[in-house]
Amino acid sequence: MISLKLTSTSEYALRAMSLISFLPKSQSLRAVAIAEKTRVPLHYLQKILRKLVKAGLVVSIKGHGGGFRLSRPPGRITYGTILEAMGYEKGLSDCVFGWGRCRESRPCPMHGSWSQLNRQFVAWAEDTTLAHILDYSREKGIADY
Amino acid sequence: MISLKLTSTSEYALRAMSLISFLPKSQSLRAVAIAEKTRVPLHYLQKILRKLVKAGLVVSIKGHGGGFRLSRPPGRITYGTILEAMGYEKGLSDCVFGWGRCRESRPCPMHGSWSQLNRQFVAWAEDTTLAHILDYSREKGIADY
DNA sequence: ATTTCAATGGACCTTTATGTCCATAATAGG
DNA sequence: CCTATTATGGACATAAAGGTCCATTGAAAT
Repeated sequence: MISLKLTSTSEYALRAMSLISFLPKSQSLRAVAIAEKTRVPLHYLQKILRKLVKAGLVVSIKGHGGGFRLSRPPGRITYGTILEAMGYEKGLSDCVFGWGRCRESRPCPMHGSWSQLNRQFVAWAEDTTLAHILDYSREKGIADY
Repeated sequence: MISLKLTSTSEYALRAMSLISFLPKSQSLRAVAIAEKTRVPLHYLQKILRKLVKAGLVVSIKGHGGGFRLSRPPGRITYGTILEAMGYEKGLSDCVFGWGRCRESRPCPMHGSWSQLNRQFVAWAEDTTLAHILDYSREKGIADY
């Protein structure tokens, strides 16, 4: 059975951000704890967290009692922002055929089917936020990831 | 702007199959010609074509006047089949969190949003065939890729 | 039959993604 | 002011994806 697959890095980032979004206001979580809960390799997770910090999605606190927390309310962090922080936009062609100009006016043979799927992906990435996870979890009785 | 991205290999395969599907019945096209038209690196394309042959999606004819043609009508070749021939199902988890058991009954925090997107992808892969490309192209006045 | 053409298979290389490690820097708490 | 603690940065290692090359095989045309 075929299924959509993101890069490991992106998946890891989504997992980590999900977990962090469950934290009570102004509480932080250490990288080690995040790695354990999300089952992401610790040392690699550290790299990912650094990217998230650089992208301004999470804030890091050093020293005793430190860790990571969201930089802004979960409702203002979209999946797309997280993917972008992982460098997801690399292949910026929105045309499978690699045509520089692939528009409604001069479409490639796959334009119709592809752009339809792509629109759904973009909508998912831009409209869904971490708040969605919290709402969904509350609804389903999932307390803390 | 974020956009959905397949692996290069998969994109190349889709391009090649599209082009081949434009061929008149029982006519074939050489790898070199396919490479030129699709702008896929020749030697890499050859590898991809071999996979497509092995998967039974195209038929190869050796020697003078040889090349590649579809093994069955375009309406019976889905995008999903092509992706699978490229080994796309590798990461067979349909759960971003990597949960072995991620079902409606015991969902991960992202299950709601993710499975919705995934369903759209699966529908695209399984319901769209190469015939769609031909119909679309005829409609748009694209004659031959 | 011979020649020429085109796919095949596999070896090999390069780049990117993934993953590991550790020495350093910063900070909170005692 | 120490000290334990935690993030940071970069070096390094391994795996996977992407890409190249060519000697071999099979078939078609003359």
